[in-house]
Amino acid sequence: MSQDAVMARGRATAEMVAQRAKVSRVAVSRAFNPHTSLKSEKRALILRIAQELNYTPDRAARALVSGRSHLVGVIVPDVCSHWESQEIDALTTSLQAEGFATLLFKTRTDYSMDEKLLAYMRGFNPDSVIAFVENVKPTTLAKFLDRAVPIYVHYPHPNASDDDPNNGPLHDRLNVLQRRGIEQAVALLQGYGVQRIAYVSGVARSRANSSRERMLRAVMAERGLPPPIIAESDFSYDRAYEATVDLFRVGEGADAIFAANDVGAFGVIDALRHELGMRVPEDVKVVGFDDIVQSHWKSYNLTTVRFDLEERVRALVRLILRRLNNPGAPALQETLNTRLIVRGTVG
Amino acid sequence: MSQDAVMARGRATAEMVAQRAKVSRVAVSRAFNPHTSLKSEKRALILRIAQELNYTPDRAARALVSGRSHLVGVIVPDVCSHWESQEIDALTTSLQAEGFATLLFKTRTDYSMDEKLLAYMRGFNPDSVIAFVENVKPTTLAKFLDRAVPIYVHYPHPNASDDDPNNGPLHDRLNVLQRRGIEQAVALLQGYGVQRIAYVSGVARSRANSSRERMLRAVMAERGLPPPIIAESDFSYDRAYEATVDLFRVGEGADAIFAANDVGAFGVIDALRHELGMRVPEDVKVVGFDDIVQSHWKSYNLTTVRFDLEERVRALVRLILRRLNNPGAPALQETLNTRLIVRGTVG
DNA sequence: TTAAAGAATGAACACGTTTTCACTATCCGT
DNA sequence: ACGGATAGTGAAAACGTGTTCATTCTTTAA
Repeated sequence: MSQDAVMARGRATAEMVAQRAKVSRVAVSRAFNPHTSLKSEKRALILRIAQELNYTPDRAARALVSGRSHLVGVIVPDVCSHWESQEIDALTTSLQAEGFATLLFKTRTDYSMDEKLLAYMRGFNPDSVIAFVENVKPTTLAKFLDRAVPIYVHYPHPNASDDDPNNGPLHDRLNVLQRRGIEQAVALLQGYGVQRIAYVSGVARSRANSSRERMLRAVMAERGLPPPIIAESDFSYDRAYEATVDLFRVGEGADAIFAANDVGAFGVIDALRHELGMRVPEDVKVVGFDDIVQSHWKSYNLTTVRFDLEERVRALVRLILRRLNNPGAPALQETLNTRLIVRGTVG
Repeated sequence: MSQDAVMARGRATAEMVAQRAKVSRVAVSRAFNPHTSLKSEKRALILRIAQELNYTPDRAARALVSGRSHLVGVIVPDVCSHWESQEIDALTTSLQAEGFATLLFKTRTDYSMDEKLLAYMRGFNPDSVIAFVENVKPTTLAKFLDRAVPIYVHYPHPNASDDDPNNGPLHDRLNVLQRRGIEQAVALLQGYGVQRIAYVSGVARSRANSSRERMLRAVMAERGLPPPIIAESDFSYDRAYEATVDLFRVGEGADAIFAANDVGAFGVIDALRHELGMRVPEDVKVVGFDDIVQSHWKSYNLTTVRFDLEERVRALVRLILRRLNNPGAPALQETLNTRLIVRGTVG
């Protein structure tokens, strides 16, 4: 006859727990927030009853008053790109461990900024945002992120000395040092007497792509090699495949091919073997970027510049947490290095 | 001197917009909710001022009173599995178009239910939940989902007639009819005179795996073939690779291999070609499940049973929306068929 | 034993919305 | 011109939590 109050709206509230435990509602709130003073027996009792009633604090209500949603927005152009999906996987794991949840959004595939999406996302009030977006002015971005502080992925210029302690960065940033991995790769290729190196690019406008091309160019020049032949692509398997076919059918060909990412390198390899009838690595050597999980698969067994994903994600999460815990701190930074993973596509 | 009120907490509120537009705060709320009565000029004015102030309704506050968070929780064991990542991609796109956001969580890789994670997720109050979790009793699941209604992915039993209009299902469900695709595949193999067929399995406990194995067994029996040789695996490339090597080194081998999913089929192919020195399809024929994007890559060029992902996701989203708009409706269902995509690994 | 310090506690407020309700202005058909 | 319906409006209540503040209880130091 007496409808249990728990059923009122489908969920137990702090009030119901308090009633059952014969304490105030505030005590229930405190029981769930570790750094508050509450008699330990009372806390235990409340937590036990909460479990009985299957109670969990409502995060929407909590966010409303505390200003912390514990949501991290992630904006990706394409979830199923191998690299992105692996990044999202690692990110979700790390964030979950810290009590945050990943809020996923999809944007245009050209890495341009989508103002409408940002406005939409803003409504969910994420504490922080990780956006795979390029060529956005800090002021434009800041307009859409009120509390959140942007983190830039920074690729130092080839000629810049890596440590410049005089003046810190203007924004929080993650420095990715690509020199080491690329130097190791070029040195390896030179050891095999390679002369003509081609670069199958990523999306032209993206900084990840242009910084790689620039660094490759610089390293090759330092080692006395002619500039790379550029074959335009967009990080995808299909475009890399076509670009490679064109490179040999229309263009001048090459002894070795750098791809802007591993998936692109797969397209390069398949075009060489299955369309052009060439052998890898005997006729043409191939090097990729990223070292995604698929790169060790036997059909490709790719030699590639590792851009350690787990380490990258850990660094990102560190940056986010430090900034969240100390909003006023001066600009933070983390640094990530690269190195060559030698497998079977050079040799 | 007069600090703009907008800066108070970093975000504009409905109150500020109302003040500036010289209307009540309620009018602002109405301006953002289409199905409310508000003079159209007033609505236009409010929306214009809202844009000026960069105002968006706070979804946490909205969720608190309306009981709709517009969040859909997605629980996955592994984001970077190809199939899952493609499903998440399509899901995010569909949900975004309907005004929902994807809340991503990672669980254990054995497809078992993680009560702690469910309790954690519950705090975010998702309107619906899509969980890649198996072997959970409805009552157990319901305990953790107050408003949300679970959707079951249902694989009809081989001997069940597909349409049984007498009694509807007990829960909302998505019926996946695997018979057609599997029959087409087995027929194709029989046409090439194949005798011994092996099945490289997925995670043993998962329904996706056991239903495929059961259906394959039934179809083969109907067609007068001996039961398949079972090689145990777990949907992963590496385990499928090992299982295939064992099948030929330790076991009796096979003329054709069914893999429980495409990624597994890649492992099978690579083991055959690069470890066992056999030719595909000349020596051994291979068939996969899913038809993920990578299956058309030239190194694999896989013949596979398509389990249309985009269609599947559209059906899922339809189910979610229908249930959300009509909580009291009797159990809903959608149906999805499969078909064989013929490429180069059978022939 | 006493004063001071600290821990434990609950009432009231704050967060930013939507919803309900009562009220007024406007429209329609006779 | 009149009654009744309908669109438009704002005050107040509700949603479920964290935080502030004043009060009471307990411990510590002399």
